[in-house]
Amino acid sequence: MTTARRSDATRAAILEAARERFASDGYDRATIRSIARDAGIDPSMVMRYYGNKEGLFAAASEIELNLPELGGLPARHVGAVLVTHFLERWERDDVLTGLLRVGVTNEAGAERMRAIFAQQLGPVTRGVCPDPAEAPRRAALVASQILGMALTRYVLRLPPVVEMTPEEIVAWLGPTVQRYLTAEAP
Amino acid sequence: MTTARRSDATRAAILEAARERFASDGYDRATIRSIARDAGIDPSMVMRYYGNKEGLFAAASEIELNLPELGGLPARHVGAVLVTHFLERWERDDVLTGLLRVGVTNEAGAERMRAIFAQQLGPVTRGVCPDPAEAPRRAALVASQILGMALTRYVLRLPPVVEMTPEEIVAWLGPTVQRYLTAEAP
DNA sequence: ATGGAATGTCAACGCCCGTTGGCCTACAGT
DNA sequence: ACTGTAGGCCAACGGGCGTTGACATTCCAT
Repeated sequence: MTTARRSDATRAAILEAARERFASDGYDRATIRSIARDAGIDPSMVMRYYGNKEGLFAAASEIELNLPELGGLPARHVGAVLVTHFLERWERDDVLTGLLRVGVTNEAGAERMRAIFAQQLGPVTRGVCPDPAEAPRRAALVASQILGMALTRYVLRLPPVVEMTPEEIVAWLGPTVQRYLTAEAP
Repeated sequence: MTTARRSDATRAAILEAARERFASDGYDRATIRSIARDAGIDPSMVMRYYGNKEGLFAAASEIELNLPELGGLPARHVGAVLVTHFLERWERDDVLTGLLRVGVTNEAGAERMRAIFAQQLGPVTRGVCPDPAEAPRRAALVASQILGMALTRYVLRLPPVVEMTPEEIVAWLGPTVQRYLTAEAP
């Protein structure tokens, strides 16, 4: 294991400031200078520890969705469970919002987003959909609805979406996700 | 009426170049200089005709969704019709993709997006959903799925979504939109 | 034909960016 | 106690940006 470094606190401060700035400003407007200011250090420290701006973003956008195992629960609940989980994940911190913002304007961000959904959402769907060969497609359909909700609620802030309670969102979106996962292919 | 100006061709060239750049690069990376280069004129002409970068974006993002009237057709087809229409609209040109890109990183873009969906999608839903008072919420749910599809297909380019044919997308998303519009509130 | 407005070019401005390299400072291993 | 090294700051660089104002050209109404 790697031993603790004296600079660990600084590294963490940079990473936290970076996540917030990327989330609220997007890749271009989140400047290294502003991130350094938030972290209370010099911009050159960012370069020293993360190489360059792309490296910083790569480090700041490492994400674990921590999706639940869907295998053990009644098949007709997986939609609601999945929507609930994503909603909580999105409300807890703004890393995912940041990733969404950056994924839209930056190819590295888009690639990161593709990887996360392929590696973390894909496997979970494999166990619950009728034909495993169709798992990627069904996961992508789920992603389209989940990300659309995140986009309209946390980024574009369409008023009717913002005003809905989490319970209402689960009630509306749960059956949709459910159908994308388990229904016969149309 | 305003008479034709000698500079109309230049104005149009600027607008077309701006739409393409905003669509492919987003607001920040779409520079006035690159737009002027594409249009074959000097950057200062952009300032003369559109005031500043924000004015140029406002002019470049005027959009007519041209949504069909849903009142006249069988209630159980409105979902498929709506999805088909949006899909065609999105494939025809990249103005909507551009608006989506800009709406994510730029507050003016987000406001434009909110206005378009409120003014153009809202009224259409009013005629087909059970309780007119719920029309905005149902329109927003529809927007969440439609925009999520656009996001994953045209911006993030999730491979399984890109590979789907328009017919397959309509078959999967049509019932979802249908339910958001016409089903009983859960 | 001519004066003036419309159209367009050119060079420059001030600003902020990512990034670099040099220089102090303070700690840790010996 | 001494020294090497990691941590940190500072000043500067080259470059691209949005924007501006002075100047040249073209066209049209008179």
